[in-house]
Amino acid sequence: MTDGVNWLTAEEQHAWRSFVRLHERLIGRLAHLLQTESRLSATDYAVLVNLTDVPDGRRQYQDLARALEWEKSRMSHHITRMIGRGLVAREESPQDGRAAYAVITEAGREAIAAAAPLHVQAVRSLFLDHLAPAELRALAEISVRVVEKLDENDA
Amino acid sequence: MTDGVNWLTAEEQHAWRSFVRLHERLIGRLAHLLQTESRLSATDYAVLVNLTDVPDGRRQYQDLARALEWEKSRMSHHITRMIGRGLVAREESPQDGRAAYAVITEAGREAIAAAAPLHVQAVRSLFLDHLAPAELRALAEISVRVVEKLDENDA
DNA sequence: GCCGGTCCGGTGACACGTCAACCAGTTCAC
DNA sequence: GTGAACTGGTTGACGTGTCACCGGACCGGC
Repeated sequence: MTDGVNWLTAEEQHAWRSFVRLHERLIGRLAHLLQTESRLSATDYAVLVNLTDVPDGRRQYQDLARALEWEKSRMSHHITRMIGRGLVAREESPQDGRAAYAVITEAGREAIAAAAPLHVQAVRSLFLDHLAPAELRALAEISVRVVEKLDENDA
Repeated sequence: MTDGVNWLTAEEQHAWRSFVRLHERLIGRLAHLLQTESRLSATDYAVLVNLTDVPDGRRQYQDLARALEWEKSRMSHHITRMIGRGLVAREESPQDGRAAYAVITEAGREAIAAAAPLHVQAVRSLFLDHLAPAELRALAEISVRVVEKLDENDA
């Protein structure tokens, strides 16, 4: 465990750990806020956003899964739970016997309408407000670049 | 849903989403690598690192929990699972009848010795290698600053 | 038509984290 | 000392994500 490995320097380790910690804290806080204030999990929120983005509030499971980069199984489980909470409904396709659609319900629309301002406000006050515009741009650039590398890497 | 809320600009939204996506992907990849190559979850790894940091490989639950910023309940559950996998053992304290200690086992030492080089290499090739030194410093600085703000915020 | 491959989604088992409640040991005021 | 408050850890229920596997629907060549 001591030879031939290019261990992280103190600086690298510090940067890496801080970065990971930031994300954990931030996401944790946001999720907790959303949950307690709006009875929505972060994932519920993400699904509902994707449904309200489209005029009739209806999207195929697989389409949603691609947009959120989720596995189909995860989507199936999660939509099932959201149906239980009354946030969405399930519809089948007359064209393709395999396809399933998720449609946002009235309750779903109300939930996201209530949650969205809180969420945006939290993203601002917990994160964006503490970054200078140049930092934000740099961060976006870095994020995009690294994600691209990750994509190349598994292709 | 359209009035009085300071919605995110396209730039802000892009930065925020890219940032979140980066983390999800990165952490997901690392966890998956660790799991398939070393039979360790990312959390197992974190616990074992904290145990090998100390000379006799023994630390009190609560001590570990503070170091990792975990809830005590999470620590209890997770150590229980790690005991099942033979990575650590549980010991009680003669001094304090409430205290419990986790001690790394030989199998635990072997597991982390095998995993650590892979993990470090992955952090490099998936993340650090794509950042210029100045970017890394900037990222660390931002991370530390925002985490501090989060801390202030819940105090 | 039919048959193999692919696609869409569902299912069950499991690992994980959180929450709330709980219990036993310790501490401290009095 | 005794009782109340606190501390360290455990437990069970629940929501969640992953994995491996299944089953039905579609599509291509023949």
